[in-house]
Amino acid sequence: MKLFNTLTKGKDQFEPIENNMVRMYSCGPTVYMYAHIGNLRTYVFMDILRRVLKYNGYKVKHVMNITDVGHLLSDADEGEDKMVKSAREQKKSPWEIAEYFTEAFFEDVEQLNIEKPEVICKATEHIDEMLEFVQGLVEKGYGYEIGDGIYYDVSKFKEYGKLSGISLEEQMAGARVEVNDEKRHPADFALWKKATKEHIMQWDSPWGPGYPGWHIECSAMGKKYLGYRFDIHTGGVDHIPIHHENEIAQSCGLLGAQPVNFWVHGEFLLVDGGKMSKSLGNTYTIRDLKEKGFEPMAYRFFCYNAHYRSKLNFTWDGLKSAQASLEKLREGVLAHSKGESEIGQEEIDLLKEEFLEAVNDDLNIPRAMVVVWKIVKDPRKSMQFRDLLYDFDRVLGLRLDKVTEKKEEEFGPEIMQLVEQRQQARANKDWKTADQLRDRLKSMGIVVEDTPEGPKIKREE
RNA sequence: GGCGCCAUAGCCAAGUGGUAAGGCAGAGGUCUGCAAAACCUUUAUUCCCCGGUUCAAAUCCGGGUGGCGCCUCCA
Repeated sequence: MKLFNTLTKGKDQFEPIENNMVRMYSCGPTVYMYAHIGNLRTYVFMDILRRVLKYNGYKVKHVMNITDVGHLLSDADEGEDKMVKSAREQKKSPWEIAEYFTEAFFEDVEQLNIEKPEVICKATEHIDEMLEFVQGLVEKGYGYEIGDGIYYDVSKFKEYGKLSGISLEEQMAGARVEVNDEKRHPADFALWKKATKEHIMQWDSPWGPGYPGWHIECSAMGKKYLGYRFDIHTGGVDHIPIHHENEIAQSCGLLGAQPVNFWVHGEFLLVDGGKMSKSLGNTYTIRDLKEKGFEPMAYRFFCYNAHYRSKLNFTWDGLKSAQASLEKLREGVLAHSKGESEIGQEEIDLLKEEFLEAVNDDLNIPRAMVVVWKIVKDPRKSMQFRDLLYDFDRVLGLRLDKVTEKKEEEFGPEIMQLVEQRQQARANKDWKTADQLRDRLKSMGIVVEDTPEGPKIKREE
């Protein structure tokens, strides 16, 4: 399969380091808020990647961190810890905040049918590994101590900026006024911060009580669970310029080599053509979607509208269209389940090949969906087609195998009586009364559709 | 100010040199008392504009215009 590698800026042929095993790391959530649909787009992308790897027969060892400490509000090593801020606002301890939102995150993940990575690791449970990493960097001369913490000396790392393609000099041009003049270089970043007494989350270290910098957790946990060099590292595009650049710097500093073969990044979700922001009130969550009557799965399907490296514009109309498509797709699966046509194996193989080619071309899901629709809309209804769709669903994760016929709902005698009366009126060709009764049922939220087998009653959606 | 991405039908979009996928919405039809559902058919002589390269360009190059993102926490 081919995968776009941010490091080489091209679609490279993917081969794991260790024959059949893919070791992959994904930057996980900072659990101080509910995940919004932009965050979740990235996790859907991450999930597609692991599913495609497995579809290709690889075994996957996938690690995702839960950031429950350490990210500050500003890149200038200033400002408040996000966890602490959220905790104060909600009058809870940072630990309670982390626990609550971690749980909420995995609820979202479950509803979107995102597979859980094999290893889920919390930053707060890996402080020792991080300290060890920082100490190693200090010993090798990449880390230095100043008043408020231990910093990474970017000028010691010649390749700094390779991933984002920005040189330190260029970054300097747009750099803002430097607040910490103890730092050797403005781009130097904190590996470990010294804590004031008031700081709630703090741990002992060789430099006194403190807490980890924002980038060290991924380096330390990646190394612990995946080794010195692993295959894939994923995240959102926003991580390219600082977070992943710093991870590379840290790992290269300590281990002397690039830690990762493939850096793969998911593009942003836009809302109404622009950036999501709290001030615009458009950082929607899965809860918001459900409140408006959409299934979480419709959002997953919505993500298939665009390639993962393209910006995707979220609108409510777009989600509505996705929900409608998803329902049609399920209808198609059901229709094939009842089919008796025989399809030649050769044709099945060709379709499968077409699908595989699309997903193996840098996870081109929009193109893969063309094959899906071709099968769904085939007038020859066949169990073989259904099974093929089930097979594709190993990648798509739409839970197509859970699709069942909507159960004939039981309705109360009052409703059944109205339906009966309407049938009577229709038999008498009293269309006016029949339509009035249908309207009355509709006002009660009941939809009646006439079929050759009699009236079909269902609740309005 | 610096860096970068994008521009394809009403909407979401695939396609990166060989003559415009797919989804949603719309239109027409079959069916129906009507409707709904389902099914069938249909919807871009053209890919923001202007030049250039080529036998051939939505695709490559140059120049515009417009939109967006990053450079500050962010998926």
